[in-house]
Amino acid sequence: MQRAASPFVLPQDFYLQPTLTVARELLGKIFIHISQQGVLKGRIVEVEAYHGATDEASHGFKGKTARNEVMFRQGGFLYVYFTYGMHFCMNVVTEAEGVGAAILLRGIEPLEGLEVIQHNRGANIQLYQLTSGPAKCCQAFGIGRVHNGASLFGPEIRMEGAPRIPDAHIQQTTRIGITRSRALVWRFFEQGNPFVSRTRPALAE
DNA sequence: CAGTCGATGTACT
DNA sequence: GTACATCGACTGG
Repeated sequence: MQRAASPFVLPQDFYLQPTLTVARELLGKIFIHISQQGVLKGRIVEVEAYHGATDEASHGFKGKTARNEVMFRQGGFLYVYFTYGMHFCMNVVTEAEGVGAAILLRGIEPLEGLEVIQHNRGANIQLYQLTSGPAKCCQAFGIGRVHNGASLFGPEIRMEGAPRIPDAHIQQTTRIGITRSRALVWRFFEQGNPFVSRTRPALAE
């Protein structure tokens, strides 16, 4: 017996596609954390691609290390790293084993578990500030060091399919907060969504 | 509004 | 030492 119209978990093949393709197609998909606090769901609205082979800004550019080991696995894992002494950022690993590519989740529109998300982010915060940025997303969804290397098909973390966002609603720009490989136009977001971290010119110089 | 800057831990030179 | 895929508070116009 087939489950009735239940949303489907994205299959591993999805993550084995070229990283820029996955980044584009990840917009609109549903990120799920089945946490101790409850089920947290959100719709991905902003991402950035990082690709070890050609991208100096990628953690994987200089090869595999203890920190970035997860990036070099086959697609379908969560790569979580700690930065600036106080923040976590989460990525979706893409492509084949050994490539070293991932997609940073920068903006997630909350869909379920809003009370928990509000609690995780602290009191008296504007709605749009809950998840409009990579470290905000991790704090809101309770993602930290223990989730580095988690499977995206596991009991705790999953990604569900959703209707494709039309090209006309998607913007592509240079990435935020990096110094190397600044020219690469590898940031994707849903136009006009309040949970996008900030606005930028569509074409930088 | 825009620009600047401090917090604070870790990876890597 | 230095840089860092950030955030939020603060400054000045």
